[in-house]
Amino acid sequence: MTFDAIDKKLLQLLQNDSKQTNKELSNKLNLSVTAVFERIKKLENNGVINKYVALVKKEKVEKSFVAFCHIKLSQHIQEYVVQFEKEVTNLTEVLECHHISGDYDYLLKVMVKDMEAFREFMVEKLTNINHIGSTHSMFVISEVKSTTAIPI
Amino acid sequence: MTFDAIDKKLLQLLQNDSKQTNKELSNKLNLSVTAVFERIKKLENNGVINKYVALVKKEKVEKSFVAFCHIKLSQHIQEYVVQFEKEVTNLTEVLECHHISGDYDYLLKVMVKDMEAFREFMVEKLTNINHIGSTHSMFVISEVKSTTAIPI
DNA sequence: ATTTACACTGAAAATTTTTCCAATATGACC
DNA sequence: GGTCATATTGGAAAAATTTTCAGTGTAAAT
Repeated sequence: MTFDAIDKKLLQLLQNDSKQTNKELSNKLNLSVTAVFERIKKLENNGVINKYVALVKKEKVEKSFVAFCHIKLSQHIQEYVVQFEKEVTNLTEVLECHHISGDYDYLLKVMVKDMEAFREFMVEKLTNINHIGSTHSMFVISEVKSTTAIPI
Repeated sequence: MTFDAIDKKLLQLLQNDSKQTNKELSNKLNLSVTAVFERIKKLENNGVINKYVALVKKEKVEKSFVAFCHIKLSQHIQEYVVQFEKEVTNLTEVLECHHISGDYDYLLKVMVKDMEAFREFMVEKLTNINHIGSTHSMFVISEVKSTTAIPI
């Protein structure tokens, strides 16, 4: 699909606050409520807007400890790759898993309660997955910026 | 605040789909609509739920290229740190910036159109920030998993 | 036993979303 | 430039949802 300037503005607004009413949005966009409604439906139907979610503050739910884990597979056999990706996806502590270029194969974002919980995660879950060659972990000291809003 | 099992379930549901009506939620939780409403309000007022957002599919808005950039500062003077963090926060291409342990000081998640746009971002924006010592970039080959839902 | 605090329910009120229709704009084609 | 087909818009009505409210039940504290 194709976007005009209003669609872009609308996406920016919804990426920052999806609980705004169509009336509020119509004011900000100088449109009628129906026009806003139709534009949003179009963005949803075309898959531009993927889903609507509530973002939870990790400190409030005892998941303040964030780590990034580099992972190298022992061998790059397709069967191993598929199995690793499947198993890592099933771990709820792993919020993100990216297959990346460079010295390691994967970069994971892991969220747990504290260092102790992380140790447990590594020992009992992550390194239990087959075919992992080596890992290297980096711990988040402070979160400088974190947004889900894609620049549009 | 303190959570019971219903609050946890509610947070899980809202982290995956915040557009569900309270009636739908009330069915899944075996509660009245009002009870759901009040629990959600409590979670919002206590800052557990931070915000509600629309998640946009990056492929649909021509931002398919994702990179992680390691950054080392030239010196760790507080003034440099503060200035770097402020300037990097202002870059819309940078969705995340984490101060991390390890060989580098920061890990950035960057989202742009393609490799060409990334080159431009590096040359014209990122390395224009003062006090950067060195950088090391990793490119995302494929996204194995990506969620905003914190395990609760 | 009484009070207090808190979460719950169901119904009513307020607001928002969604539908519907007519009017207007837009773009392709002649 | 004019005409057709298509898409977008605005306003009003209908449908659905959110929000408020009053009353009930439960558990802890006095």
